[in-house]
Amino acid sequence: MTAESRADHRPASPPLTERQEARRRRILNASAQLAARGGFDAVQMREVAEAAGVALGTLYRYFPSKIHLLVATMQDQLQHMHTTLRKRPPAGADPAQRVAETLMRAFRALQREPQLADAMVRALTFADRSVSPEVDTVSRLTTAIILDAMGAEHPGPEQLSVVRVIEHTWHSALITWLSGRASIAQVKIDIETVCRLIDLTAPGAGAAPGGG
Amino acid sequence: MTAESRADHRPASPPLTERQEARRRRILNASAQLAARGGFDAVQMREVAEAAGVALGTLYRYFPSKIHLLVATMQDQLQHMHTTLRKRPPAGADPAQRVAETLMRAFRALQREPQLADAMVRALTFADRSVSPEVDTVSRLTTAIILDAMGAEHPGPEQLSVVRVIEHTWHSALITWLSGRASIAQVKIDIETVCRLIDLTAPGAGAAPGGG
DNA sequence: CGCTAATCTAGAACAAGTTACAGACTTGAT
DNA sequence: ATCAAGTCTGTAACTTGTTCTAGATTAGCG
Repeated sequence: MTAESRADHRPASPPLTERQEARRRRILNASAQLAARGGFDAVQMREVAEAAGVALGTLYRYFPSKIHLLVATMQDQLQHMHTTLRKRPPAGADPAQRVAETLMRAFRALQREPQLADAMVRALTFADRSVSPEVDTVSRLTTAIILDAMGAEHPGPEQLSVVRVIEHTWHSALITWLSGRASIAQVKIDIETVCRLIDLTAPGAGAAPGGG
Repeated sequence: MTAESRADHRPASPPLTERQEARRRRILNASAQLAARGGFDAVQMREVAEAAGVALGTLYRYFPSKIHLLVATMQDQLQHMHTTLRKRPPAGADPAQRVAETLMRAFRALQREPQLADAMVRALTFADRSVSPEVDTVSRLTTAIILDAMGAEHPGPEQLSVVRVIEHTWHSALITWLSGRASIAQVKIDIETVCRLIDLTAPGAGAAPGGG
């Protein structure tokens, strides 16, 4: 049983030197900046490399594909958002309200950089098995954000299912909005609709909060 | 009910000649076949063209991009599935059960050709604005299938929201399964979970007919 | 049949993701 | 300081989606 480390984005292989960490940061920043300008298509590996001041081969050493790069960018942004959200938690009375409020807040943040959101979400849903670990990390981050908003410290299996469904709705609604097939109002309705599921699994209804 | 009278994918410009219709069919078949073999990556435009016995330029005249082609392929398959489902409607007592059963049936159909499913779903979620009309057609088809299963002929806005959320869950759950991040059991749970929303919005008066 | 416009074919060319490689630079150990 | 191993750079090549072009074929029409 290998003692898996806790917050594990990197496979823990070599502890990056300072200059390497800096390179990584430059690459992620360049990626986010290009994405914010022109979306998925504008994130061209040659341009990212140039903007970050590294050689193309180096870029590929750090991120083995464009998808990996953009998913890592999303990880980065999500972490940022999670921190921000924790500073000002949602104020709603019941969990469903708080989750809906949180997601809509996140949604408005994405609205400010729709092209960046487009690039990240497209990469996320286009990712194949080779990116599973990274996508999974993003998923766990999202789950953490939702559970935070619910105030569920020890979620039961039912609650986890509900959270998964909320995540599904969140991602898919985002996609339909990004591709211009749904309005913001509609996304809001969908989010609020799915959040009603939370009330169905209020503690006591099916999952006893004891133990664990 | 004529199958083609209602299906408005093409901008209706020129009514295709017989040979053109045949070409289109050959292309779609080639696409589905290649996709079934090796998924999204195996659908290479040159290969599709060759397998369909048309020139590359012709392929692009019929389908302006690989994404368009695969979304059209999905349309095709969905239509087929819709027909099949109508022949043997789900038998559940209440709408939620019937929808869950229908979706799981569709899911098992996709399971039989996971690579094809991968190609189609990846294309669908990767599609950008230029493919909106086609993606919308697929979305309407899915909606029709779900409404059929619900038995809702005149759905209210609430019901439509619920159906949208179910669709979101369906697509996103499919993706997580296809990329190996969720098991079939988990997908089933998610589908059943989201279908509980249906009971919350029983059509105006009361619960499902035949109550029990 | 012969004409014209549209369509189709074959193939080259271009764009961007990805890979490969030779040589310069860092890093760490001695 | 020196050496070995690993990393980074610059650049070319390869792959596959997409576009373009010139000539052959087809469809509709007199």
